[in-house]
Amino acid sequence: MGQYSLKEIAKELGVSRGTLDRVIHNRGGIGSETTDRVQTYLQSIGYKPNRVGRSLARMKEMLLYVSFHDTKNEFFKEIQAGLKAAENEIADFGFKVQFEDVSKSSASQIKCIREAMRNGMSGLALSPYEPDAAFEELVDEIVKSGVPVVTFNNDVVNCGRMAYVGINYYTSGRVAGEVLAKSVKSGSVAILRRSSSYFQNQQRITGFTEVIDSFEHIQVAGSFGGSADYDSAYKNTKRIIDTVPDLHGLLMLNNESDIITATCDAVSDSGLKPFDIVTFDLPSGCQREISNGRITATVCQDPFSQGYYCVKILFKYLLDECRPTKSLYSTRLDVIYKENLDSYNKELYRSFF
Amino acid sequence: MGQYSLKEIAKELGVSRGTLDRVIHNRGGIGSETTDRVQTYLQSIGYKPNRVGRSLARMKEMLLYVSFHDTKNEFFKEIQAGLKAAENEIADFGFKVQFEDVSKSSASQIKCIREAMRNGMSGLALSPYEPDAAFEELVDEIVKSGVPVVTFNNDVVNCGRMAYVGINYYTSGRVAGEVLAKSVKSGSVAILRRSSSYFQNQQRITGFTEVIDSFEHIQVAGSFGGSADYDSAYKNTKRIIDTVPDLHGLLMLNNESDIITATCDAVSDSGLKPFDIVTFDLPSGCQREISNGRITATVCQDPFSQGYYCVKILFKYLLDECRPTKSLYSTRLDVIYKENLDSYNKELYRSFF
DNA sequence: CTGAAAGCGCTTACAG
DNA sequence: CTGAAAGCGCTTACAG
Repeated sequence: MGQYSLKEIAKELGVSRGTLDRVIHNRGGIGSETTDRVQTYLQSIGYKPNRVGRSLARMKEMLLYVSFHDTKNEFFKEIQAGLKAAENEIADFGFKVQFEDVSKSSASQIKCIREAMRNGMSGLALSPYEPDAAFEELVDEIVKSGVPVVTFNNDVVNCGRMAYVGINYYTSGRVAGEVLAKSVKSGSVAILRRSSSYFQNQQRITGFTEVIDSFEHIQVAGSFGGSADYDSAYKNTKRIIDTVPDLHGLLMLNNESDIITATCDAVSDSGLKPFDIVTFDLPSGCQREISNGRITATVCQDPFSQGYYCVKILFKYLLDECRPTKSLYSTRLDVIYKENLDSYNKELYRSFF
Repeated sequence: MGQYSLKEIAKELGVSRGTLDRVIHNRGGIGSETTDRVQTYLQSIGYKPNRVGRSLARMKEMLLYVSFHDTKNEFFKEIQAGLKAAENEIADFGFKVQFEDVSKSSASQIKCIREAMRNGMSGLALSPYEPDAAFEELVDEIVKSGVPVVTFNNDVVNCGRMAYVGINYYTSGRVAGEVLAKSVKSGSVAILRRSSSYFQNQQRITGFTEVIDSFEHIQVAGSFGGSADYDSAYKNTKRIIDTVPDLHGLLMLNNESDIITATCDAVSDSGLKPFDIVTFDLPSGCQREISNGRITATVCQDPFSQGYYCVKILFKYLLDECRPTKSLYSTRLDVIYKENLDSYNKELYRSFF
């Protein structure tokens, strides 16, 4: 199968397979001379351990613990699909993926992670509620205990996490800017903020505004406070339309179903045409309005890959003892219109793998 | 690890593991009573074979043969990356992926495939030069001999191939139409055909035209013959610009580097503004002009997944004995602009997996 | 029609 | 510091 097996190598070198194993994994307790001889030989033949043999022999079950906040969010379903796909792939190697619905606060999330540590986890995939100092400390503590940590969707920067899988929010704002600038013939565009304002949203607004400013035919009329329910969102949008002259486009940072419907309704009712709305991500509300033609396009961040690759990175590290070559793994920024929407819904992994 | 092992089940049922193996794989030669008893029990406990054990025990190396024409094409590099990624994943299970650079004719491609058959292949991934009757017959013959066939990028419809992985070319034309319609404020757009006209291109043109026709602010001025080199492409484009009144957009079906440069040069030199060009796929010429801002966007067909998933489907069938649930697997139709170009170049699999 | 044994490539105790 | 044996979950001849 694979090139050389330990059995063959052991025979060739006149040592036991146990010795080879100890050298390969730096388990210590082997004379420096033997160690050298073995290492040199392994190098020279380019020995690659067979993962199948390795995982069959290793009796220990590996638990990867995934901590994400706000798991009822539709967005998480996609991440979960990625996690599941990865788990499927690695289950035969003795790996399990477990995630917990963590309520909305840094403190409760940290509590759950500590609990998981106590129960014994082999790796942690983390999307922090808020990437503050408390998380930095926690991650460093976990890493120090020998457990690898990968962040996804939302990074924790100043700590020993092995890698981050997710997008650059500033860039996603830029993409949205380009899409809207391409669609709006002339006039002004407005930004609808979220009610709560995360750092991520601020980055998106910055990127978006920079790009719009680089075009001459349109300008940003300003950014407007978010709304929490249908009625206030409808009124809010109406008011913006009445206030801002020559308005032909909208960037929506809030993509909750109600808010999207309200905003689209208000725009429709105003009779303003042409009018382009660009959103982020792809919850069902977005999909519906893209199909309707009331939303022009959405900028999606490939959540599937965020779930999939954070698990795969941990897996590769734990099974192959191989660290990722980069610490930042950017997922795709997909621009989804009416005509290519379907091609995203039909993505391969959902149906078979 | 996995729930139940054959060892445990054999003990429980009072039969040997060999018998279990024979029942599980329908190898025959087991009494109907025993067969029933075993099957019922396996069902009741939801037995799932462990792939790791299976592939370690199976001594036979599995060879997946990939047949693609025009493998020097840049597009193939991406497909190849997908093939390699899949091979990496399945190598430990005893699978090899081999592909051959087949020269440009149906006959020579078929000859190579027959050669591979004789040498013994476990599965075939095929992108036919031209999906004609000769390929239909060949595929049926191969399938009849017990070797599964998956088509990718270019389908062979009337035959026993297990699945097709690739895009619907008509839909990709529609996506290009939507993108161009969104970008061009008003006036007409033209189609630049390829010199040789494949069925795929015709489908793209149909989809594109349908979408453009559905918008009122623009119309298709016509489709113009392809050019083979820089000079003729430059002149050709110049001529179109001079001939077609109010031209503000171009759909390019030919994405060879020279042709792209020539066309963009001609448009730049004409001073026409605003002007939008939309292309297909993402060869380096396209990337460069998207970065330049001379090409607005390209519609890409996710070639990586085409390579990756056609191998994975064969693998899953051969190892898990599990047929795909669908026969058509559509890959994504990505719309790539300047701002999200980078996010496609940085895709995860290239750097680590 | 069915069983017992050997083996795939590794790791894990145990022994010395 | 090193070796020999057992075992992970399967499949493959071989034997009867």
